[in-house]
Amino acid sequence: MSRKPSSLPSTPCLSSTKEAREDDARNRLLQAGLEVFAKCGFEAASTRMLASKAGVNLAAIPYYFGGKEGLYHAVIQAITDRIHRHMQPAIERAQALLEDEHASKSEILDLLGMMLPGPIALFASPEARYFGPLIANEQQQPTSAFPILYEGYVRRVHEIAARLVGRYLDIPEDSPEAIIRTHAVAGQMFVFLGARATILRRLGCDSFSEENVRLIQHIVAEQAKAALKGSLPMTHQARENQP
Amino acid sequence: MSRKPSSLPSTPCLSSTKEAREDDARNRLLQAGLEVFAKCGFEAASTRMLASKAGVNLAAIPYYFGGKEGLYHAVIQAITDRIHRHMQPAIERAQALLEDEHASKSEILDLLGMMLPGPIALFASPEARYFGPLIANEQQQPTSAFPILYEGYVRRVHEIAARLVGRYLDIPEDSPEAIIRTHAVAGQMFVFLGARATILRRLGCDSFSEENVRLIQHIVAEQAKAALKGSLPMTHQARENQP
DNA sequence: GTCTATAGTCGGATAGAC
DNA sequence: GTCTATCCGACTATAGAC
Repeated sequence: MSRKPSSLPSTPCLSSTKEAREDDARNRLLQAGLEVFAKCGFEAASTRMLASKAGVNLAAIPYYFGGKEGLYHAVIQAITDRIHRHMQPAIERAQALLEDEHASKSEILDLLGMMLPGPIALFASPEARYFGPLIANEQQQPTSAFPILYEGYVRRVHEIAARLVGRYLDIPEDSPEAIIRTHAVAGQMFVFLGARATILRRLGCDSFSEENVRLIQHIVAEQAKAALKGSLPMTHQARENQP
Repeated sequence: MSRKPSSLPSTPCLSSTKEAREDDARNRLLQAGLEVFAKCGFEAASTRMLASKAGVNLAAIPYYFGGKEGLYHAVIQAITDRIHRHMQPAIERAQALLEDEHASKSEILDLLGMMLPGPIALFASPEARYFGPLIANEQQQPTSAFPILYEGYVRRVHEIAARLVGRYLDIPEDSPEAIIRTHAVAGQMFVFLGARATILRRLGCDSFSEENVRLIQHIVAEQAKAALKGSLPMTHQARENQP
């Protein structure tokens, strides 16, 4: 009763790229780390838990990752890569639009609205069910792994979003106002990740149904656009389709 | 070098009510628990840290609270009481308005807008600088202490807010749509608590200045109202001042 | 009520066989 | 590369003096 991988049922391999396909100890530890660190947090996760969940020997953790912390960093790096890959198309679309001097306000607003359902779908997907706790923990008690997340995708995404907001509202993209407005808008999405326990209890369920996810995507996109549109100076709201 | 309370400088006593005024071991442990659990999380906080930060003996934790977990529960109970007290006036105002059959939509919207700056001020206050991590951790990895928070104020506040949103949008207050819309709106506030590390890095500072807090309060209230107003069916938006 | 001293457990990392 | 066995430090809780 020592060799079985016990319980690694559904979740697909995190790094599904070409080369890293083997079901070896290293990958099994990465997957187990994702689950265990998400469920317990870094401190409460013990190397014994990690090894037994992965179905590998305890000594494999220092061997492959230099220790528990090294495994944690590798897990954070893996989810950062995954999210970055998921966001890249939207980032490129936004960059293209921002280079267009003649983009209309309504085009900018629509693009901002379209940037929200993607992350919601990702974070609600089974593949990503462990991302939330890991990200939220790094927000509250940033560790040495926080820069991996921040430089990996957070900074890029927020800067692009703030540029769009700045363009839409005719304010400098790096002003506190643009940054705060962008954050507030993003908060309409983020709260479903960050206040997960409360919303699920309010909805009376244990996890988000597909129907709930669609509803959240629709409502967040709608309200996000409305929030910014309503923040336009009055004179702009009438002629919103001007560049 | 064993008796000094070492570092309990500024933060005022958590339970400033009449009777509990003594600077005794029990209160010092509560305050230290607030700080240490917030900074490290439950698991990483050791009884040695807690006792030395409080300037009391290690054995005082089992003595007064039955153990580390009991101290944690007491800390969560204390912040729940604090937040509940802070929210009570707004809750009562909302209840009064909801009992008024003739309240206009714009009155309801204004009240919703007014419910947001309060919590923002509280969570940004020095007194409450440790609330965020504790609350966020319970959202991500709810422990046996989560019901203390949820039943203590979260449920009440969210139900009231959802009733206001439902009234404003003419949808049932307990429908998924009302619950999700309410959550998304609240997210514009919550994100400043839950994604603290990111927003501070974007703003280029270590903590929120008073000016930032005022800006956040203004923007969140404005965007929250706009988000809901923009979600009204078109036909309503013209005659918004009708009941 | 507060202390010291210690019991008993579990943590992460390592040594060294295979 | 993978295993077993073990070290050693840190943890929480308790016993019992004062």
